[in-house]
Amino acid sequence: MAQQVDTVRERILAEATRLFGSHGYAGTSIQAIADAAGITKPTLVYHFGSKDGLRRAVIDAVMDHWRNQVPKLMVAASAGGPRLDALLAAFFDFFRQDPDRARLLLREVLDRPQEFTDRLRHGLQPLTGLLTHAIVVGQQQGLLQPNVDPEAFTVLVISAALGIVAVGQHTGALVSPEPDVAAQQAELIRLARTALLMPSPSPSPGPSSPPPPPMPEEP
Amino acid sequence: MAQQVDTVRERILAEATRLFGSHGYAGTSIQAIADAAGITKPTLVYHFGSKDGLRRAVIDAVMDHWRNQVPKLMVAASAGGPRLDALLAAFFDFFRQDPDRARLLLREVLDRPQEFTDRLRHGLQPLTGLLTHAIVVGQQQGLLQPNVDPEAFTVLVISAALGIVAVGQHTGALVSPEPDVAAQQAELIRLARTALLMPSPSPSPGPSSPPPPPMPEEP
DNA sequence: CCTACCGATCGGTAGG
DNA sequence: CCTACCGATCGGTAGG
Repeated sequence: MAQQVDTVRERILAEATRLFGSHGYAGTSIQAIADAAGITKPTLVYHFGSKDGLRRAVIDAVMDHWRNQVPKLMVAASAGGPRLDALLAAFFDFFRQDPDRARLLLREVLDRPQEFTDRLRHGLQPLTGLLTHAIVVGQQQGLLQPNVDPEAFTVLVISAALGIVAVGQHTGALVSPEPDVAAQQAELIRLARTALLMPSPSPSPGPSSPPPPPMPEEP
Repeated sequence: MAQQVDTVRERILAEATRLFGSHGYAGTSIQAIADAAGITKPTLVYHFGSKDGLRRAVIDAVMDHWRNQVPKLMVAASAGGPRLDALLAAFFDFFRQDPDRARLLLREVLDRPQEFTDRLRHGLQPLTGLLTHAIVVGQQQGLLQPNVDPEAFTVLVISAALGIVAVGQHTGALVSPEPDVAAQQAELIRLARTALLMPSPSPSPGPSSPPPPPMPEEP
């Protein structure tokens, strides 16, 4: 196996992810990235060809990271029957590990919507398609509410989750001097549950942890 | 009354809003704004002191616009009993008139979170405080679900609405080749309704338009 | 509200 | 992977 870290290339990518995420592409000079990575500017250009080449490499790395991790994550969260709560919570915990990646993606949508559409659609369609299909199946089985719009629901929940991770701490300041990102996360999960699952027919919920109905398995 | 439009200052503000919204602050030169407004660069600087002065003036204008319009909007949407649906739909229609303002605000949160926290909190607290308070009252009256987190719910729905307006067309591309922003809007309203209001006790919904329960009036 | 101009920084190259 | 350097553009000023 290749060694884990700290090649020059990887250091550049790490610093670029952090700086592009917090200050944006146009707001970050390659000089600043080179300084942060402890190299000179021409060295950076040597490795990535141009500033735009570095940007594309950063996005590729983020996409690869997600494409590698998300399936593992879904399997882990689905152990013992896939639960909507566990799946969403696992997603959150995963993204919250580095909000820089979330901010980076949000910025790309704002800065280059056309490229985002063309590029990330192919990369994420398999994932989102799986989710929307699972909703359709669940509806056919009578487990999920029939008036859910599968595609709109999927993009809404993913976007909201990404937004919470990227800027939830700051948007939370709109309602509280001490914003609670975890509360936003919990509330989104509650919203998603309540608006997706059929109303539980049990008139009296259990005292400790009411068992959430399972998500349908994909065929 | 002052005349409606087309002073040089207003043209600069309009073009800056559009360009900052689509390319970001760092990604927009004052030269580009001056060109779009049909003036020279020193003229722009004469009017706003500096690029940062222009940025602050643009944000002030957006905030003023919202502060002026939102109360009218709430009154209009509340005519004949405030309904959650009507209120949310009115908000959407309002913001969708110019997504540039939504993108601008989203970018400010990303670029200058500290300033956003310090500055916009005071400007929007009255509005959000009103909403959270209305939720608390509704819960006490038994009209709203007791497990709603009023603050988290408010910031979540506002953020999601803003996100849909700003980039919904592009994030929608993740699930569909022809993104439907209206469907995302409708789904968010459904999510908010379903997760906020008490489950309707009527076992058979009316055929045409089931009357939505009213939002509680503020005291 | 404009012409003319400035120092600083930008992304990138030559050459080793 | 670095030193030395380039033309272009940046935000901003002088002066009228």
